[in-house]
Amino acid sequence: MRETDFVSGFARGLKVIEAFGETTPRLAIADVAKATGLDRATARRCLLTLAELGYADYDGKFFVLTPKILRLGHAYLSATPLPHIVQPFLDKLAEEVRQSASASVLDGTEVVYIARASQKRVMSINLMPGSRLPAYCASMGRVLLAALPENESLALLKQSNLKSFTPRTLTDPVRLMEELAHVREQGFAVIDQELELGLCSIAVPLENDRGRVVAAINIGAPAASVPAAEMAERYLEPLKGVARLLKSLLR
Amino acid sequence: MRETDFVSGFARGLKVIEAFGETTPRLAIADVAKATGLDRATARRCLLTLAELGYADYDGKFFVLTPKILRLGHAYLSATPLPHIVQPFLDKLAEEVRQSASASVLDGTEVVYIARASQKRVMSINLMPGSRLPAYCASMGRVLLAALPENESLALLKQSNLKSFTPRTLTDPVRLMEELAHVREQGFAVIDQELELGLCSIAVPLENDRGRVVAAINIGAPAASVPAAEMAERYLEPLKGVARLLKSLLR
DNA sequence: TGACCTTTGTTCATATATCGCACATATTGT
DNA sequence: ACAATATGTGCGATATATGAACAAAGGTCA
Repeated sequence: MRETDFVSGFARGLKVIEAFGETTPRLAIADVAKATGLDRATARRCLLTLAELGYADYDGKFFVLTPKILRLGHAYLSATPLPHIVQPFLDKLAEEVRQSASASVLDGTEVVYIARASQKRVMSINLMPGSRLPAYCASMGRVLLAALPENESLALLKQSNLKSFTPRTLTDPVRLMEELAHVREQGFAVIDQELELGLCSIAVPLENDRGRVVAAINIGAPAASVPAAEMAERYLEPLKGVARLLKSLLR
Repeated sequence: MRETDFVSGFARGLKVIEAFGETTPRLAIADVAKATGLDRATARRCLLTLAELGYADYDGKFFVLTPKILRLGHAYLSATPLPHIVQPFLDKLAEEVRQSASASVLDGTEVVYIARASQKRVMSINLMPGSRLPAYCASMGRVLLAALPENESLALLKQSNLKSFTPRTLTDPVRLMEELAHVREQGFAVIDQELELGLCSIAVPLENDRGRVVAAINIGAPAASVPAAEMAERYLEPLKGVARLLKSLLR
């Protein structure tokens, strides 16, 4: 790609949108400039553009994103076949095992939920399509990382901010790589309260018709009702069953 | 705002993202140019920029959005307090009445789901945060339109593509305005299979602490198990109860 | 209170990058 | 093989980014 095939004004604008986050819903111009590394004048122009187009509100001091911004992400969720294909299978699965079932793909060091059938909320975190979790300590993340060539998964682990969410969280890259090898071997991953105390989950990869791993599905359950040791014997077959059914439907 | 406070490259790029939709997941350069009205060269530069940044994949012919694009919408969902505040109330409500409960806001002529607690799927459409429905024939849409000044709601109806989803769909603007007056009067809206045969729903507005309507919540139920006439007597009080509790929490 | 300092927002001139056109090339379908 | 359609590229005209200078708001302390 040539230098001139890149619209930096567009790239800067996208950076500005991403500056808004969980902890920073209301941003002044200077905040955005700091968060994005853009010049204050440039940040201001991007923000005013967002406001002009109705993607943000501006009260003269702070900018706030409007729901119109959801059109952008929705373009993916509605346009991509995967979420639509997977959803009914998750619904059936969730009802069958009476636990939440989800599907996700990898985006950098994070898993991104693309579909979900929630039975009953067991996590303090509220997950929905578009939600993100660090891959290294999520069951679907382990499965997706395990599907990558070793050098790539190692690179992603190194990029990750490996912190302990609970006393059980694995954070040593070496131990994590061993665990990924184990996951690859056995074809599924179990997480025992590494992300949140009281929550266990089990995930399997979803392969497309050519055998490439394109996503992962999981079942989450309260540790109190389903000890980690029982996750596999209860849920592995239902998960594998869905993966088998989906294999021919995905490309 | 001055002319120079607008970054048209950014605006063009956003248009390109929105060109991807339900029926058009894979777009070639010329498709995007046609859909957006942009010059081919410009569309190409925007698309290559998206690909370069990892928001899209390019196989040399077609562009497809990647899950990274969800970061943009997620910036809103995670940054805006409303979805987080409302979610637990929806969960409780859905469990209590054993039906799906949702919350939405208005974006132009559409309602946008910002939170949802699904009990069991009764609709053929799969709704999730970010999903959109035409306001004129959705219960939350009626409530949100009714909360606007008459000239604004009329303007939105005129902008809407008023089509019949089912034989029961109201499409006459005059009848719709009468219905909105009725909804405003009684403080809730009931939809009886106007969007999809077999689906009824009832919605109430969510006011903030200053009395401004900031969103709507609804309960959807299969017409077979809950006739439209019974929607109000069964679900109006639970919905009103949630609205009352939330009033002091919203601003 | 008021003088001073700091932070934030806005404006401007100019160097730089992007747009859109026209043309060249490649791909597709018949 | 040809027409039709789609994609790639060079260039002048136009739009945008930059960084410094200015203005305004907010905070601090005597």
